[in-house]
Amino acid sequence: MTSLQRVANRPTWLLSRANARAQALLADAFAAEGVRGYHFRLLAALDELGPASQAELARSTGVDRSDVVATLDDLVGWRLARRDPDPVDRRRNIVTITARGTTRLAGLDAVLDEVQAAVLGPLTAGERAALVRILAKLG
Amino acid sequence: MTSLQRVANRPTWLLSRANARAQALLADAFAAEGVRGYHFRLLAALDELGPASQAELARSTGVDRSDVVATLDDLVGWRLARRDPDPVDRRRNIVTITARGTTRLAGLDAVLDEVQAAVLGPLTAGERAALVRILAKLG
DNA sequence: CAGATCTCAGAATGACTGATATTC
DNA sequence: CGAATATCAGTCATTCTGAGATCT
Repeated sequence: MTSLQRVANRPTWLLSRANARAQALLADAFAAEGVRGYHFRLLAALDELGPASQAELARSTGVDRSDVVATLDDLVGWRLARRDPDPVDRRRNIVTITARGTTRLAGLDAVLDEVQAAVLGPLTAGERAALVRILAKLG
Repeated sequence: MTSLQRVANRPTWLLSRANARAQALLADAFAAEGVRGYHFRLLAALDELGPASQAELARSTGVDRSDVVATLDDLVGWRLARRDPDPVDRRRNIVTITARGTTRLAGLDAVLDEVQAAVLGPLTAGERAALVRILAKLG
């Protein structure tokens, strides 16, 4: 992106460049699978949390309530999730991952791991551990 | 954004979260100054490279040629840069940072340093150095 | 009534594409 | 002629806002 001293030497720039590369690789890998990040995040949330309302999904994934709707439209259309009215609270939909969805998630998980390995390729095991530890400290 | 195991434990996610925080702080700090990242990047490039054509600016900053035009419209309007036709190649504009532009750049530079310090606050000096070294290796 | 939920329509942003006129 | 430059118009994906209808 930039080779300017003033910009390129700063930690925040290095961070943004490394992140941009990783995200680009990830987006491409997901696109090759026909999905985007939101699809993965919602599937992962459904797998971890079990059946959940859309509002819960929005809160736990950070995906906007509005985008949860559209993303779920896709997932349901692909039979990776189901959307059923909650019998006890009729404001809610209960969203459930399907068996197909679980399988798909496992595949996407593997894709993510490959990207991860590719991104971290240049680092030693010690550097990877240090990076994770330091980044976690920033969060 | 997310507290899910499957997502939150991955290095690329930590990277993207750390980056998102840093970028948000930076965008806010720049916004408080009435500018955006593009303005800073072009000013920094003009300061480092000296007078340059818009195409050169696009290449050296990674800002799209199309966005260079609009960003320069701002900078010129604010009298932070000048745009003069190149007498020897009439396709080009020669863009030059003004004295005001240099002063402004110094101010924005300080803002960036503050954000940097805030972002890296939780880290020891050794961790900062390690982070920079490791991120540079990823680039 | 206040508050939560789902949905839709649209806006803001950053990054990019295509086309055009001009000049080398 | 092919190539580079500056400009404009418009697209695209991501994220977010506002408002509505429904329900607790």
